[in-house]
Amino acid sequence: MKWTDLDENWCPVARTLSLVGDRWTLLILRDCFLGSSRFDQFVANTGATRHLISDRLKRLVEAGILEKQAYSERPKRYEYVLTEKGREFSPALMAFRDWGKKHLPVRRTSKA
Amino acid sequence: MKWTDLDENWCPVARTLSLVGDRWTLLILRDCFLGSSRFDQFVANTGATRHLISDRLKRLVEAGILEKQAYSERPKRYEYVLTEKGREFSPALMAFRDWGKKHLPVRRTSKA
DNA sequence: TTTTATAAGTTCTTATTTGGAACTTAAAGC
DNA sequence: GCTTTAAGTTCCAAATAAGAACTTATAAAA
Repeated sequence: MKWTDLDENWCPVARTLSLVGDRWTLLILRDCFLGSSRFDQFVANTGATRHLISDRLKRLVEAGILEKQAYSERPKRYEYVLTEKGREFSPALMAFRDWGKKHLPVRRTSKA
Repeated sequence: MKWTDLDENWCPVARTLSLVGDRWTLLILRDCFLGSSRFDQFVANTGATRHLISDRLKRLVEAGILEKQAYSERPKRYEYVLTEKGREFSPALMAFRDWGKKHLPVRRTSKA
């Protein structure tokens, strides 16, 4: 079964996962909530390849979760900002954060 | 960067994603919350391949999110049930459900 | 006036993961 | 015996991801 076939699934959890349920998308959204908005920030902060970031940003914009906004005319440069639809995803990320804090403590001293 | 390297990331969201942030794992957990516990149920309800279900169940058990319990001695048969750690994941799934209900309504008449 | 730097991607090749179907094992029921 | 059920495993082809280098447009420095 192809993953994208879940987008019309009866279950709203499945539909949500068809959009953001891959490995990097939620990490990009986390980054947005922490204040990132530019391509290279996403690359640096998530650790994903440029290719992946490029692809995932496209999907997120297409889905109306992020919006591409020009922040420089010459050269043309864009940044990605959360839409209302995207901002409403915060409860999910907070739930992930809380669960991780409680159940997956870091063992060794974490470095930045 | 390998995905599993996120397990010691400073960010609790990233650590959580290193465990459940792939395409099928959250769908298996959703199924558990809806009452599934057996291999073939997961296969039927998620649409993932047997191979994937097998792999993801192993990871979830290893992580202490699910527990393997024998429900038949001869032949030996096991089912998978949520641990307390697993049950505490429900706020995240509910957040996904709510977001999906609001922002990803199904277009056509859904079947089953 | 070449050289360097910055930002946002794209392209290329190789490696890893996934999909789909068939096969296995163990026992029960007909 | 033959079929069915449950829980996996195995195999190969196809899709996806990793990593590094390259591109485009412009500004700033040497």
